[in-house]
Amino acid sequence: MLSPSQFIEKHRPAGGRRSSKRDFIVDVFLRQSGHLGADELVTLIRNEDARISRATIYRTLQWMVDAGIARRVDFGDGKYRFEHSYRHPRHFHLICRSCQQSFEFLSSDIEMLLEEVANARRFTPSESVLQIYGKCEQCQTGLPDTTPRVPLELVFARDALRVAIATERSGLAFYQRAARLARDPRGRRVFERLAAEEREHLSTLEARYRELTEAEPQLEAQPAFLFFKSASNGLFAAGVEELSAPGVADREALRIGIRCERASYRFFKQYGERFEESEGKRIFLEFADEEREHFELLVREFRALVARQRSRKVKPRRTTSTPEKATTVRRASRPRAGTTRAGAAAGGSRKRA
Amino acid sequence: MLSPSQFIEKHRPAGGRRSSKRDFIVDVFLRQSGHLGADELVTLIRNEDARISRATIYRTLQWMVDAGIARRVDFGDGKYRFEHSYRHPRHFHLICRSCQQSFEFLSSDIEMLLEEVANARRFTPSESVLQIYGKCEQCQTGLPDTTPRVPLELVFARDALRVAIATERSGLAFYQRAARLARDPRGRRVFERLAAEEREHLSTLEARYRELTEAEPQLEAQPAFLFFKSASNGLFAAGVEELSAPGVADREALRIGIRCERASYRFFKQYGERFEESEGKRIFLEFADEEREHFELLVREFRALVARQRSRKVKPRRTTSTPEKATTVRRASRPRAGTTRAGAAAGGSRKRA
DNA sequence: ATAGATGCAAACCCTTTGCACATTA
DNA sequence: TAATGTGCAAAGGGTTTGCATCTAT
Repeated sequence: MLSPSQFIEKHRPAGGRRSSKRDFIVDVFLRQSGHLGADELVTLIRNEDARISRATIYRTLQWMVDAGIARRVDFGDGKYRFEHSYRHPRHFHLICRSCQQSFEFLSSDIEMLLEEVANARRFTPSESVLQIYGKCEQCQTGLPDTTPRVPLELVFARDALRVAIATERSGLAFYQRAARLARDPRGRRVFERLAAEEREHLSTLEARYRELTEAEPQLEAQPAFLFFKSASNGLFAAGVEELSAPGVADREALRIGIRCERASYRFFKQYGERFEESEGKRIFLEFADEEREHFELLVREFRALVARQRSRKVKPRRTTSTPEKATTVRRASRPRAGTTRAGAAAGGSRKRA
Repeated sequence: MLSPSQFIEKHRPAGGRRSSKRDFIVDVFLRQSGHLGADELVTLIRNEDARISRATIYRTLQWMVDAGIARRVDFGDGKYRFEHSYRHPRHFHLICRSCQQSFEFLSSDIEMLLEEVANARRFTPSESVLQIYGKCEQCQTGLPDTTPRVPLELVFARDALRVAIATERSGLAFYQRAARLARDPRGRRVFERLAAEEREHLSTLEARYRELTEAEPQLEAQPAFLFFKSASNGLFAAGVEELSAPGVADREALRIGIRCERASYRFFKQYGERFEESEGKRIFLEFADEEREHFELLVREFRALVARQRSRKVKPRRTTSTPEKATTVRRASRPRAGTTRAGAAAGGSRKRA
């Protein structure tokens, strides 16, 4: 993972020349955690015993924004704040109007809805600003903030792991059920193999999660940064439900699996690519890779199954399929099959809160 | 509905004195449709052949904001814009970075998610700012804007009607199915009565919609203002699905209906109260009233049913229920009755969730 | 040697304000 | 007449810029 100086080098635009003053400003700036106004940065620089003119600070801030090292945010109080992007993905803000403190969050669900709105207007979005103004807990209750400050970078990694784990869990449930429902022995083996993989990967992720939280005991108490609600419910949850519909043969199960893996892959890939270099980004991209592999495996299996079924039709042998109806299983685990089927027909839209 | 001058009078704070200049500024301002910077308002005033100082314009803008006549919005370009609230509910913005035009929308789904985020942080929100920056369709394609401008107020009313109609439709579907499933004759009559009411109200709403769109032919082509996705899917849609579960007796159906009506009532009431005086507000509040009445009716029926069932247990008469099994109906529409019947027998009469 | 970085102070932009004068109740 | 509203010009704040002076390549 990139160190702060590697981060700067990666972003340094070609053609300019180095300058010790600029380097110093950037260094001081990167050491800060929250949002800084230009003036506050000037003060910090002065405290660190350097005499750099205000104009240079402003110019360097602009330079950092252009380079992608910093982002300029507008809290609506007539002056700009700056936050660095080192290990910080782009996010939204909660802003306390009484103490001016700000809190960061990111919601994939909201971003999805924003995309829909933009699409409906045929608007090509480039950036979204979302700020919730109000009163923070401390200013509301008058009590001091007892929660210890943990670098956002760790909370981000924690939440990335949580999302991955939730997805992994729902994936495991999916393949377990699919294996149980499978009629074709080869199909069953595929599902079992994937279930085993998910199980193993899940324990890896959980170990990583434990490691992270044990290294920083305060971490679990931190409020969430990622509000990835739909993903946290498990991207395979809908698929698991669909499996329970009547008449879901191996072929259909594969199809559902393919759809879920693709959706999952895309989701983790999209965010992983968008995030700044960080542990969170790595978790997302690694997970996306896993999902892509599963996706590809399923596609291969699907093709093989189709080929097998076709050849069987041409020169029919003994029927290997339907020795026991899926219905049996269904009745045992899930009595109301009617709804599910109606829901499945409607597509993925039936998410019940 | 309030006229512009009534609107001003309603908001005029007590204790101040009238002034012809201020009145004139407010009048000019209210005649505008979009967002104005202070300077643009000065220009407008000058064009209307009045010489009013810039300071007065600024002071009047502040006065309007304090009075609730105007809202100040910050598009992040270093100057404030103002929009009046006459028949315009608070909303979010899409802002084109190349032509500076802005488009308005409101999403209840996003607002719901925002509330969840704030809750998770124990943050007390007072206002949310949401802006999507990017390129509008015209600036993207280079084509001129052919869509005729229709006052937002009408689009707002149209969308309010659409949301109400969608809810009404899903409500109708709910009561129709509930009536079909009902075993108790009195329960069935209640559901039938409510279905009839919904049908009637639905046609009223549809007539109102037709009236609106016929008066302004361009209205239907306008992009949406309200993105009330979950409501537009029908607030009873989940209820309809739940009805199909096995073992849903009259009592449970009533319970589901009560839950849906209450949710619907709250939803329309909440937004209706929040909206500025307008046709859209009226539609929401009237609809909320309807839902409240249904809610109360269902609660009464539920209580009566419980009482009836209790007294029947004490002194058992001939069974008035199950002259024909609900299963019959269900089997007709849905082939797999085996599960359903078993479920109905088991859960129907005794289990209460 | 020369493009690029810095310092200083002035300019900028939008907005607010102090004070004398005008209006309204 | 006494409290409010208005005009003018000046001040305010955060930010940008022109220009002379450095400094890194």
